[in-house]
Amino acid sequence: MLFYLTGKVLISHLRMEGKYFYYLDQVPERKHAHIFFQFEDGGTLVYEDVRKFGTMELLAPDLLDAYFISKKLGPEPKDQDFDLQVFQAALAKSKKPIKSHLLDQTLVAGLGNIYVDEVLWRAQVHPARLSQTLTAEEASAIHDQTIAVLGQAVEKGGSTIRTYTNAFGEDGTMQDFHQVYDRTGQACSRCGTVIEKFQLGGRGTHFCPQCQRRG
DNA sequence: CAAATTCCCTGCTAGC
DNA sequence: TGCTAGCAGGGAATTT
Repeated sequence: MLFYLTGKVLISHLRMEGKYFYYLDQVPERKHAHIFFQFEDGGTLVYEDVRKFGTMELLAPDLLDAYFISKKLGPEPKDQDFDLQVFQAALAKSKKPIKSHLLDQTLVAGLGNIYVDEVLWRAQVHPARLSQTLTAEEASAIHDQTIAVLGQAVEKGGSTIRTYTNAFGEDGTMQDFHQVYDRTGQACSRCGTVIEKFQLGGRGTHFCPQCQRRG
């Protein structure tokens, strides 16, 4: 989230549980309120973050482009930005497990641990498959499902797993559409096989051992 | 150089 | 009942 201030830009990354609330007048006492922006008209914008994982950076506007370049942030998960050829070429050069590679934000922006598991289930690709071993068809499926899953997640207002809400305090509903995340021990909706979970790159990883073969 | 691992923070849950 | 250990997650820092 970018705030264009007078002479500076404030970059605020909410991570999983950062939230902003705006109060016209009285600001309620809240345990996890950390940052208060007071406006001249009496309103207050409050940043809350239960686990203090969010980050904020203040920099000069002319450094903004360089900032994003240094992060090596990939394209937006949209058809017009996320180029399949570029994606396939990058995968062909990498020995990383596909899940770890999708999570690092360089191929495409926006995939976190929940949605990467959902994308790989939909594309029927095992999370530990090495990037360079994927077929053109598999890469294409991952590309298409990334756009589909993130598009749907935005439409549903995100996934409320713990405390996530939007700025109006409303829960998202994307969790109702999860096929593998947090469904360990339950039947795969496609084939009935029991969903399993293991650690990959330090992340809990959910998958269907029948639909997503190691190959 | 690329890939793997560690760490940050707090709240919740499982196990004793 | 109350305690602790383990887990969750994005990404920077550190190690392999």
